[in-house]
Amino acid sequence: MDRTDTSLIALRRILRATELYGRDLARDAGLTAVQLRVLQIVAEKGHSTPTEIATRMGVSQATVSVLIKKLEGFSLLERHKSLADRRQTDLEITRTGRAKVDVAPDALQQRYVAQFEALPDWEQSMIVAVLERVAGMLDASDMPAEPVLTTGDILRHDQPG
Amino acid sequence: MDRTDTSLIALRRILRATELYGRDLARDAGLTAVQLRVLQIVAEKGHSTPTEIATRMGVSQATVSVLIKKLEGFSLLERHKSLADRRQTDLEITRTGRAKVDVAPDALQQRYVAQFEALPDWEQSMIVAVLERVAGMLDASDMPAEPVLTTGDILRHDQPG
DNA sequence: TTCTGATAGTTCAACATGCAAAGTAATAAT
DNA sequence: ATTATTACTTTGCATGTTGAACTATCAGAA
Repeated sequence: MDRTDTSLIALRRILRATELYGRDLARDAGLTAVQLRVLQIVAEKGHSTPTEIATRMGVSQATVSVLIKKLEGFSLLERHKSLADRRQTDLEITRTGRAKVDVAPDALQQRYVAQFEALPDWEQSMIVAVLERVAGMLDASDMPAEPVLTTGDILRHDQPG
Repeated sequence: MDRTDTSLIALRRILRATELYGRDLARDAGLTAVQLRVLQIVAEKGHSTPTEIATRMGVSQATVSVLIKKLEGFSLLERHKSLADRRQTDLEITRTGRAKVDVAPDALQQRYVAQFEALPDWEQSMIVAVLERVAGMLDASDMPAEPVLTTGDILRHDQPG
């Protein structure tokens, strides 16, 4: 097997592991992966808008609208009319929503961070260089990098809400 | 920004670019991303089974069964009883199905392969080593501490002797 | 002011995805 | 022969996704 195949397989393992593990984490929180992702985006800054979420997730506004409705029904988010521009809906995460996000941290964070930080210095540097190289190869369009969630305590409460 | 954040951002760029671009490619072929993925798996060897597809994709057999039915309806796949074990269904890709896969190649393939193969030998080796390392960090549930990479691994990878 | 066009968001119909549970059929084990 | 296991399908139900149609708001032009 040549190196091209080997690297493709490794990439697919990364994609698959992240997807499957993300599903598990969401289920632990009593949410679906997509719902949790919406909540995480709002949680980053504590507030957001449907348009921002749609852009970040790569889905339509219509889709986001439905998801938000659901999360609002769970009392994890609140909708308010924006004062600056009354067309906009300002989304705010609730205390309950914040708790969910803390309980079900980002899949990559949970699996990756601890291991990465345990690596020797030179290896961390190498990984960063390669990942950025590969990311550049894949996302031709220069998109703004997503901000990183701040890592809180990683706790596991296997309790649906 | 520290290296942990940098590497997480790069990883997310990889995940996002692959997902969004995969959706676009599938739509160009008149299929959904999931349907195309099934077709690609069958196309690899020209045939497959529902169980293999379910395992590879990380979904249940029931889900695969529905997808296959759909693809069969489009005349992209054919179902045959396996002769060796009549419980098994042997899936064969049709000429039409093969054409679809050729037109809408794998998202990673299309964006990644040409660029990867243009890289110098040492950089290809480095990428392979890092991607496998990261994949191992993400997809191993038991995590039996694979030996840490050494420069020797990189240099010796894919070399004679 | 009023008109026009653009923007932000929602709703609805229709279809896709995903799974558990129940069922069929064939094989393996005893 | 009987039982258990394996491979797969079907069905019912919840969720995800979008385009199209709609409301509301804003921004600019006449």
